[in-house]
Amino acid sequence: MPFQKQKRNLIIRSWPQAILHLDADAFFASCEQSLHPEYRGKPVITGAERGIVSAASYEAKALGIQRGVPLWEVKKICPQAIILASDYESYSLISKRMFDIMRRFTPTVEEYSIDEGFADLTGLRRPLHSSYEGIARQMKDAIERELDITVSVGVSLSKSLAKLAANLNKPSGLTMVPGRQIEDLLHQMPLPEVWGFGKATVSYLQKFGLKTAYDFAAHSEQWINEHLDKPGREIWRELRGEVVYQINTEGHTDYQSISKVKTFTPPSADKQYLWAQLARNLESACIKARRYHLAPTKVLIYLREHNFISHGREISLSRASNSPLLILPLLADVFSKLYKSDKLYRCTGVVLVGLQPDEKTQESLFGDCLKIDKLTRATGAIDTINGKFGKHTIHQCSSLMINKAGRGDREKKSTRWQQTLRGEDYRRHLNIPRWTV
DNA sequence: TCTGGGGTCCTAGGACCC
DNA sequence: TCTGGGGTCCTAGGACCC
Repeated sequence: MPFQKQKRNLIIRSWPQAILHLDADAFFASCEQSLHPEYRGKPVITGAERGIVSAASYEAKALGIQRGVPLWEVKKICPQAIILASDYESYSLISKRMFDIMRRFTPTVEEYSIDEGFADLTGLRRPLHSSYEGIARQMKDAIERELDITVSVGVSLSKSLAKLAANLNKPSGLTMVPGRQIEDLLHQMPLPEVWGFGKATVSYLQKFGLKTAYDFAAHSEQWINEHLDKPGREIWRELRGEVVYQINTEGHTDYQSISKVKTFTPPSADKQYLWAQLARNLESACIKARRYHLAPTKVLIYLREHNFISHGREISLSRASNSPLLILPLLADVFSKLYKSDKLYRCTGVVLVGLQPDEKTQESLFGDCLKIDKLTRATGAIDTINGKFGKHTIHQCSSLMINKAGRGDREKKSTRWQQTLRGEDYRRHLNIPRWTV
C-alpha cells in the first residue's frame, strides 16, 4: 500500500495551529424562527421568491424536505409548512452580529459567506485562559444565546479540516480534531464531503478506486501531482494539516465581477425579447456597479439555451464605464452573432469584469468629455429616482419589451416585506407603476 | 421535476509576436 | 517566400462554492 510509507506524515503534532469553522444551521430558516417566535418548532421554509427551497428548518428537514426541492412538492409533502420569501436584509443583520461575536475572541475572522465563517485561534489559549475547545465553546454559546440560532463548529489544523469537522455533528455540534485525530476524521468522510470536490472531481477520483477523504490524503505527493491540477493538490495538503488557504479578514468590499442573470419562463427564441432581457441585465449590473463605485473595462454577455448550454462573448470597452446607455450599443453586434434563431433560450446574462474605481472614468482624457459628463449626471439622476420609487422605475427603452410582452417579473411580492423592511427598502419592493424616459 | 442567482479561480487553446 | 519554434496574452468555458 503506498500510504504505509506516507502514513507517518499524517500524524501531526496536536495543535500547530487551530483554525475554527463556524456554520449556522439552516440559517435563513433559523433567522425567521429567531425573528418570529411563533414559527419556532414548526417547519419553516424560505425561497418563496425562487420557487424552490433555499433553506428548511430542522423541523421541515425531519419531514423530508431538502434544499432545492420545488415548492409545489413541499406543499404536497407537507401542507402545514410555512413558506416565506427570503428576507436578505434581516439575515444580513443577524449575520453581521454573528461575526461581531466571533471577533470578540480574535480579530482574525473571515466572513466567508452570510452563514459561514473562519477564525484563527492559534496562540489564544494563554491570553484567553482557556483551551481551544473552551474558546470554541464560549464563542458558540454566545452566538446561540444572543442570536437565538444554532451553529455548528469545527476546529482543526486547516480550513478544509475545520470544515469537515464542523460537518461531522450537525446541528449545534462542536467537533475538535487535533492533529492526531485527523486520520479518524478523514476515514469517516466520503469524497463528496470534501470542500472543493464537486461532481467532476469525485467521479474522476472514483475511477482510481478512492472512496474516502482518507484514501485521497494517503496517496503520495507524486501520485497527486501526476493526477491532479492546482486545486486538487492544495486540497491534498490542507487535508494533511498544512495551511494552504489563509484566513481572509478583508471582507467583501470589492468585487472581481458583477453579474446579473434572469431565467424566464417559458424559454424564448424571440430575438427582440432576448435583447430586452439582456438590456435589463445590463441595467441591473450597472446599478450594482455604481453602488460600489466600480466600472467595468470588459463586459461579458451570454445566452443560455433551453438545455443549459450557454454561449458567451466578452466585449472590451475602450474605457471603463458603468453607464448602460454607453455600453448597450456596443453589445448589439456580438449579441446578433451569438443569437441563433433556431434555438430556444432560457436566460440571458451579463457579467461586468475588469472592474476599477469609477472616479477614473469621469476624468477621461479622450474626447467626449461633455457627453460623458452628461451621461454620468443623467445616470445619477436615474439612480436617485429609482432609489425612491423602485428599481427599474426609469429604464431604457430597449428593456421595455419585457413588460410589453406581458412576461413581467414573476417575483412573488409578499406582504411580509412590509413588516420586516425599513422604509426605503420597503418602497423598493413595492409594485410601483413604471414609466420610461 | 428537469435544475435560481451570485460569485471565484483555473486552464486549454487560439491569437499574436518574434 | 515558406517554414519552424518559442513566448505571452487573451478568451471561452469548466468546476466549484454558498
